Amino acid sequence: MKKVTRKEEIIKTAAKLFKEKGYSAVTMRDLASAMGIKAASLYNHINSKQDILKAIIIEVAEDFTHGMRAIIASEQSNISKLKKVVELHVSISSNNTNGIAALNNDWMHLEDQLEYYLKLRNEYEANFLSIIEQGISANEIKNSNPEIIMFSMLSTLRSLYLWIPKKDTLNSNELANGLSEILIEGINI
Amino acid sequence: MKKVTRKEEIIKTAAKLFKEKGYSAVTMRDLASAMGIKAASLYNHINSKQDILKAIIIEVAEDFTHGMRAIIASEQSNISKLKKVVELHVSISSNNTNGIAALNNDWMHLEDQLEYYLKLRNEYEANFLSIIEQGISANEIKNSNPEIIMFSMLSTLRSLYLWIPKKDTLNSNELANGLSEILIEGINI
DNA sequence: TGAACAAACTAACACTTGTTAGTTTGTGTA
DNA sequence: TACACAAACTAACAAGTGTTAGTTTGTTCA
Repeated sequence: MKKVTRKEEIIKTAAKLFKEKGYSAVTMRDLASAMGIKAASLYNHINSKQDILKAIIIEVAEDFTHGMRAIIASEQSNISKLKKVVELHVSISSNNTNGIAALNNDWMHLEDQLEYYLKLRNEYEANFLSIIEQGISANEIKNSNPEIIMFSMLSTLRSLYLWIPKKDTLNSNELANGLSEILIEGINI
Repeated sequence: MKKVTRKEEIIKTAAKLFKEKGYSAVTMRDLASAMGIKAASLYNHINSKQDILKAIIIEVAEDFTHGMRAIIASEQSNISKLKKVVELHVSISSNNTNGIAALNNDWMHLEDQLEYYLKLRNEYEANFLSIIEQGISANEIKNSNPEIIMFSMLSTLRSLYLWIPKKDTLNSNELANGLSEILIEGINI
């Protein structure tokens, strides 16, 4: 019985516009127009344009952080953990493609919260890398450069937001399984 | 004995700024300041801000198009062609990380040239996909969803511009080989 | 020496930007 | 009926935007 507030509607609309044109190219008048109101009226609900960006990005960043912490804390093989990471990205990306677009493309326009965002991102990447390194030590993963492995997987996962909206025929499970297979087992016969 | 013109210096500087903050967030006064001159002076060399973006993006897009056409026209296995595509991305990305950032993130701000850019991009992706599909038909590539395969590879390759500047210790050959191995053979033992 | 030219400058323009202040409108509740 | 409140409005602001016009400066070379 969640009531969607006007503020949440504005933030959601903003995320959509930010995905299309980027934060800097979207004006408060653009946003107001998409809401069917005047720009000044937005300020009855939000404090500033900055605050909208902050709300969008920090929420997604914290989702990733909490998901990753749970995976790190769990007891399972490192390959299984990587599959869970794929599922985490597919899940968050499916529910919030617009928010992830802002996180990927407009994080540098965070002002007050930039430092906090970078802290979360660094922690996330360090955890990701540690799973790969432990997988190599445990002979679960091929002894390639772990940073190339992480870069390759993370690039794919971070781009899901671009691709999911075009392929709504595929459900999340199929996508997560297909991706895991390709990322882990490769494509050759 | 190539003479670097003032116009080329401006475009190169602009590409660097666009990578850091995005096209819309960079003002002509920012650009002028980075060049050590006044904003109005820029217009002795360039026609408009738009023209700078166009010059940056179209050059890179045509590089990719020509490289892909050569690969498509060549006689070799489809797996070899995919390795050539990886090399193409590593090569272009190494030489022009800033230009690729603009292509990836600011293509939607192309105005006159937007249609042309999209035509090149669609052709590129269609060619990429056809290599994968032919590889599957020829039993060189595992029979997974070809679009997931392309998405996964292309996401990684398009993100190289973010990663190459951080890893200048790795040379291009090592990077291309490492990437090809991971993308094609996967990471499991 | 003087013409040609590249490349900078100052000053200004019309417009757009995010934001504030104060006011009006409609709806549900005491 | 009267009040509170959410949510819209009009009007305006100071600062910043891309760009133009006209001018100055210094170097090259016939």
